[in-house]
Amino acid sequence: MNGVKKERNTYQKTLIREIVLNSCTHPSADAVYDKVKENCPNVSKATVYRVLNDLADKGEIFRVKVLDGPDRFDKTLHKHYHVKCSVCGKVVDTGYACNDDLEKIAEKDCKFKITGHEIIFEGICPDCIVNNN
Amino acid sequence: MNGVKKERNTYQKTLIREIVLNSCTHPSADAVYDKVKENCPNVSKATVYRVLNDLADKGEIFRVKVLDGPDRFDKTLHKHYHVKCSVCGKVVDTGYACNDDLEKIAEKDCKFKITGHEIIFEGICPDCIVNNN
DNA sequence: GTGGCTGCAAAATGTTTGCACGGAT
DNA sequence: ATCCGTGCAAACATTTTGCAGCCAC
Repeated sequence: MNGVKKERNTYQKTLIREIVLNSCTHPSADAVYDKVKENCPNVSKATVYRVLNDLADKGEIFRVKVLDGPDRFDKTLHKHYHVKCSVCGKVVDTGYACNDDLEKIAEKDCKFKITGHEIIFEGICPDCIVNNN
Repeated sequence: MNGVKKERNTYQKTLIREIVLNSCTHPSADAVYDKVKENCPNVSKATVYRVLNDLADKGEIFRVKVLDGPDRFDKTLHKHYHVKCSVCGKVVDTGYACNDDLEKIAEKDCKFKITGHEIIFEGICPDCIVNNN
């Protein structure tokens, strides 16, 4: 009647939330899907995408966009930047806290009203350096 | 015999190169495709992608990856950053010259060997501000 | 004439959507 | 009994690839 949908707590939704919140990595939707299947073999990938999108929209989890490959999902709440390993594709946090001054610098000579920014670093992770890949 | 392929100059290749090099915008492969069709109605999108990739690999043009939507292609040679309009999707250069110090900062607390970075700004372009979109 | 380049279609990749049914409330 | 969320398949968007024929050299 009032147009507000009442959300339901399903097993799938609970599983997906827990998997992301207990993850130290930044899993892709596909990686989450594989984990959900361990406890709920009939899940559909569509459900994983739908739930991840809902959680990200509500701000419970954070969507990390990388330039190549699928989006990742992250439990970390504060804004920070990521490095992607160009060998194995792993995505990891950097020690660089978000710097909003960059937006002021970028606005010079550019008539946009800048509302946000993202930095994606590329590199080689410790494992891949050791393995000489 | 020597394994080096001799490149051929086709009409399609010439058109595609000229379109990107004469473009002030940062056209997507699809936008280039539409322009090529004006002079060569039978082109295949596959050809456009193949030629754009070849040109980017050879360094004649530059591939601009944005977080949402298709890659753009750019004639500018020196490294710089881009803003994407969140309303109309337009991609434009910022007045921010490339800052490689960011990579040193990011390496703190992160054991990656950092080899590159990209910044993508998001904002609203002058046209969309005026149109109050 | 050779073989690199093309056009076409199909595949690959990542994600969204339409729909009927089943389950949480 | 509602009606939201699910599973399935199909659609979608972007890009790549296999292949037979064509055309620049």
